[in-house]
Amino acid sequence: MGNPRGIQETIFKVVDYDLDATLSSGQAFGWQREANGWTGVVAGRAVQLVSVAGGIQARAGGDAGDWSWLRDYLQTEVDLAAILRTFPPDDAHLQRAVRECRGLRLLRQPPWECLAGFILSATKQIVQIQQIHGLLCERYGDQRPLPGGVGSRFGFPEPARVAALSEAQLRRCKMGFRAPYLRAAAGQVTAGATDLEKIRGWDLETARRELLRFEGVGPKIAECVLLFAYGFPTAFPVDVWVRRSLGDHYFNGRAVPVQELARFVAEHFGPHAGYAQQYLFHQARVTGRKMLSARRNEN
DNA sequence: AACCAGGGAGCGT
DNA sequence: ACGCTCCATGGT
Repeated sequence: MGNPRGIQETIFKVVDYDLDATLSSGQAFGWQREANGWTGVVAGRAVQLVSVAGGIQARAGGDAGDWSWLRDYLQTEVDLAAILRTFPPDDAHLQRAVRECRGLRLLRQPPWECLAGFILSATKQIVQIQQIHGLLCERYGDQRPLPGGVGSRFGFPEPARVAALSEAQLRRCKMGFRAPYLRAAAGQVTAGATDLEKIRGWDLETARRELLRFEGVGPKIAECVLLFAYGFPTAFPVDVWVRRSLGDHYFNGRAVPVQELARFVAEHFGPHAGYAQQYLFHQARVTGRKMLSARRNEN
């Protein structure tokens, strides 16, 4: 039921949802911070999101239907308090991260865009991943009108579109050595060699093995897709920040082998370890940056 | 100006 | 099963 101007608007009622933290926390790379809120493309529709009292105001260009596509993406129905209650209560470090990152959430992203985004993420800073993601969208994605006729945004190109690009075209999007990986993944999906939708119903181990078949996808990137796209609650990506955070606070600063780390994570963080991971990651990144700038100010 | 970034493949031991 | 090196590119 579109109104005459074709603008659709709704408010998702939700408490403890920090939109800024969530959309900038390195789980999704396609969101742009605006003067008032955020814009991006979800499920083929350009969207504006604004934090308002009691929830999130959303506007979409085109027909928004029943908004389930965006509700699912934002995971506004998730009972965050119930998840936080499953965290180990005596873990001072994690509890501090929860306090300092109040309202940080996990999104539920479309598998292809998530997989592609994290193939591009290898040894890249988040701002750079966003830049590469943006170039891909601008050059090869579909243009979608923003609500109210105030411009447009570009969605992430479908697998078939990416598969049809040359390695040189991809490299021009500044992804460097990741270009052949992304191209091969797009081809693998387009050819039907891997069905990203089917994985949704699989158990964690089987899903993980399937994702590891992609070239350029190792343990870390697989965990990201398992957590951010498929919502496996115990998926636990360990990147440099999380590794530092875990080593510093649970192993006395010792360098810990991956296997040992995995065992600790599985027994310590509980049924929503993935959420715990996101709090540790975000907290480490924020305080880590603070420490760097403090060090700079000494000179 | 060196060092690092939400890593992984390919090699050697 | 580990330990290295290389892989582009840009930020700090």
